[in-house]
Amino acid sequence: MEESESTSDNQRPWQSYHTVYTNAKAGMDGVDKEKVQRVVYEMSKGSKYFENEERKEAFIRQKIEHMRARAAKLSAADLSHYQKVVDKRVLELEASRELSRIWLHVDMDAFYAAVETLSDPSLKDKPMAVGSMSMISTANYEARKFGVRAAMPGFIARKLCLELIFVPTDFKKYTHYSDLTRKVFQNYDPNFMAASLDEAYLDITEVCKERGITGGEIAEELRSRVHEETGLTCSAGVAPNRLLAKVCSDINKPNGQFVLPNDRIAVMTFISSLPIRKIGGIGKVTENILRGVFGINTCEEMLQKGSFLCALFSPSTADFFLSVGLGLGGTDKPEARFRKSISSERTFSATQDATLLHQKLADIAEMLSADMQKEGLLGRTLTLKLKTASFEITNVEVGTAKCYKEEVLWVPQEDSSVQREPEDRNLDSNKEASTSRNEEFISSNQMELLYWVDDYKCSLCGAELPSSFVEERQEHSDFHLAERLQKEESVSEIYAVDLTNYEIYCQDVSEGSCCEPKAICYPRIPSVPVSQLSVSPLQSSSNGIPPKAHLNSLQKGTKPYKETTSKEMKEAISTIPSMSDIFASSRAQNLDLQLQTVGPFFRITAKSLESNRELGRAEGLIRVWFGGKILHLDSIRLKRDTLSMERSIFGIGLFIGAVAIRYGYDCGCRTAELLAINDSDLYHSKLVRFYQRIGFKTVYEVTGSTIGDMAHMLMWGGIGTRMDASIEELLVKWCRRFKSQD
DNA sequence: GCGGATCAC
DNA sequence: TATGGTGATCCGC
Repeated sequence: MEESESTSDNQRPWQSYHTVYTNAKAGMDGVDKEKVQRVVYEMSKGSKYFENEERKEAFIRQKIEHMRARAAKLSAADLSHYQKVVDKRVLELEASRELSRIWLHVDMDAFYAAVETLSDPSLKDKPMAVGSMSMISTANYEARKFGVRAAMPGFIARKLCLELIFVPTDFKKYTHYSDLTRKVFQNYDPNFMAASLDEAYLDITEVCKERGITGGEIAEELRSRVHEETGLTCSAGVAPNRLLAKVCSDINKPNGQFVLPNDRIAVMTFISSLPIRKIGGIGKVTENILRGVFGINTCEEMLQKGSFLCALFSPSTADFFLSVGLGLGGTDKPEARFRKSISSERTFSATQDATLLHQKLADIAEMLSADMQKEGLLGRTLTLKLKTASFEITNVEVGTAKCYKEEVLWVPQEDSSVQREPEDRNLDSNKEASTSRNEEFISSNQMELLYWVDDYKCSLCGAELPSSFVEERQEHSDFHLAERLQKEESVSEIYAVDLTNYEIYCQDVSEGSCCEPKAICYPRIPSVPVSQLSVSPLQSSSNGIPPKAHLNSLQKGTKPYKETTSKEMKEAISTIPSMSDIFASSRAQNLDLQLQTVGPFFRITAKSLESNRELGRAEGLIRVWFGGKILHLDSIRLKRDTLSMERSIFGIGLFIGAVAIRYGYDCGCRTAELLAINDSDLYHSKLVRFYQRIGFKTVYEVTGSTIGDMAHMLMWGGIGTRMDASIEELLVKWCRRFKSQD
C-alpha cells in the first residue's frame, strides 16, 4: 500500500499534496478531482506555503508512526483492560442517550455568494467567488463545478476557472441578511443557537409538540419562510441531537433537507457507514490519524477500535470518539454563551523593517482596543501572534495582572496625532555598527571588573571604602556603572532610547537562533510578515464605567486597591513626597529638574545649577492599559558631566526617577514599567541592581533564546530584564529621602 | 498558566 | 504577485 503510493508519487507528484480542497463538499460531484489536485499542486509547488504544508504533513506522518508503535506495543492484557473501560463507558454513554428532543440545523446555501447574487442578479448562473485573489470565502455552485471552493486562494481558483468572477466581501450585507433569517428562526425557537452568520441550531421539540407536526414539516416551513423573507435558499437537517442535525443538513444540500428519526436503530444505522470526516470536530489531521493508525474510516469503527482509542487518547478525546460511534452529541439546553476572546490580526507582505513592524503592531493594537471598547470588554491575558514568511506561527501570552509589556497597546490620551520626537529614531542605522560595538565592549569588560582590593580599595579607581560602608560601596559601584554606560554612549550617540534597536532584534532572530521546537527542526526564522494580537479571556463590563473601576469590581476576591492598602500604607501615602518636595530637595542639591510633556510622552531633565549643563534625563510615556494607566520608562540616562561630580550617581538617578514616578502618580498610574537592557552581562546585572535599589522588581527575563522572545523584543526593543514597580510603594519608600531634605 | 495545534466557518 | 480573520478547544508541559 505504502509502496504503491510512493511509486505513484513519482509519476503524479500532485497526489501526495493533500489539500483540503478535494474533500467532498456539497456541489462538488462531477468535479474532475484529479485535475483540481494537479492544478493546486502546480500553483503551490515551491511556495513558502507549500513548504510549510509539507513540514506539517511530515509532522503528522511522524505522529502517526509514533502512535502506531504505541498501538503495536499494547499487550493482550492491556487491550482486554481497555476493552472493559470501553464497555463501561459505552454503557454510561448509552444511558445518557437523549431521543426526546428534536434538533434542526439550518445552513444557508453558499451564503455570501447567494447574497451577492441577490444584489447583482447578473451573477446568476455565472461562476463566482466571494473573496480576493489571495483568499476565497465562498464560491457559488457554478464555480464549484470547477473545483473552486471556500478557503482556496483566488489565484488558484482562477486557474481552475478562467471566467471566474470575483466579488469582494461585504459583511454589512451578510449581517443584514443573517438578521432576516434569524428573525424567522426566532419563531421556531426563541433560544436558537447561532453558529455563524449563516448557520443555526434550533430546538424544535416544543413547536412540533404544540402544532402536532413533524420535524420534517417544520423544516419545510422554515425553509420556505426564510426564502420568502430573504430570497435565499437554505438546507436543513433534523435529528435527535445537534451533531447529527449538522451532518443531516449537508446531505441534501443545496435547498434540501434530511430527517433522521428519533429512533436508536435509525441513528445507529445512519452512523454506521458515515465517514468520520463528516463529523464536526474531526478535521483533516484527526481523520488522517484515525485512518493511518487504526484504519478507522466510519463512525461505526470508532466503537470497534474503542480499546485502542481509550488506550492512546485522553479520556475526554476517547469519550468524544465513542459518542461519535454511538451517534450522540449536543442535546443540552443552550446555556448562555459568552465570548471568551477577542482578537485582531492582519497579514502583510514580508518585511524586516522594524519601524514598519512597529507601526503594524500599533495599528492592530488600535483596532483591537477599539473593538474592545465597542464591546465593553476587558482582557486578562494578552497574546501576541507572529507568523513568519515561512508560515510558522508563534504565540506569546501574558497575564496583564503580572506583566505589562504591551507597549504597543498604548492609547494616545487626547491627541492621537502626537508623534514621538524624531530624535528617538535617528538610528535607523546599521546593525553592524551596533554589533561590533558590542563585541568591543564585551572584550573590554574584564578590565572594568570592580572588586575591592584587600576588601578596601576599589580596583578601578583606588578609592578607599571599608566594607562596613555598604551603601556607599553600592553607590560607588553605580558610579562606575554609569561611567561605563557613558563611555558607550560617547561611541554611539544615543544608546538608551529604544525603538532603534529593532533592527538588531530582527537580525538576531533571523540569523542567530536555530529553533527546534518539538521534533521538527525548522530552518532559520526569516522576516516577520504577519502579526496578530488577541486578548483573552475576557471579563465583560457594563457601559460607561471607566476601566479602572471595572477591574476592581470584577476581579473576584480582589477588593479595590485603596481598600487593600494597609493602615500604615495609608499614613505613608499621606506623607509621600509631592512634586514640589522633590523639586525643592533637588535644588538643595544644586540640581535643576525639568519635566516636559507632549501628549502621552514625557521627558525629565536634570541640569546642574552651577554649570547649567545637563546631567541626565529620563524619557517615557503614560500609556492606557486595561487595568488602568501605566508609567512606561524608556530610559534613565546620566550624562558624562555627571561622572565628574562628587555627588552620588545614585542620587541623581533617584531624583530623576522620583519626578517620573511622581508624574506617573499624578497621572493616575499605579504601575511603572521598564526594561533593563542587557547589552553585556556585567553591566546588565548592575543595571538591574540599580533599579532594584530604586524599588523595581523583575517580572520577566527577555533572553532572546526562544522564538517567543521575539515578540517581547519587538515590543521592548531589546533583550534584558523587564521590571515593574508599584508607584505608590516607590513614593512611600522614598518619602524620607525627600522629606528630610526639605 | 502558557504555547502549540486543530477545527470550523 | 499571491494561501484570511475570528473564535474556540484541547493537549502537553
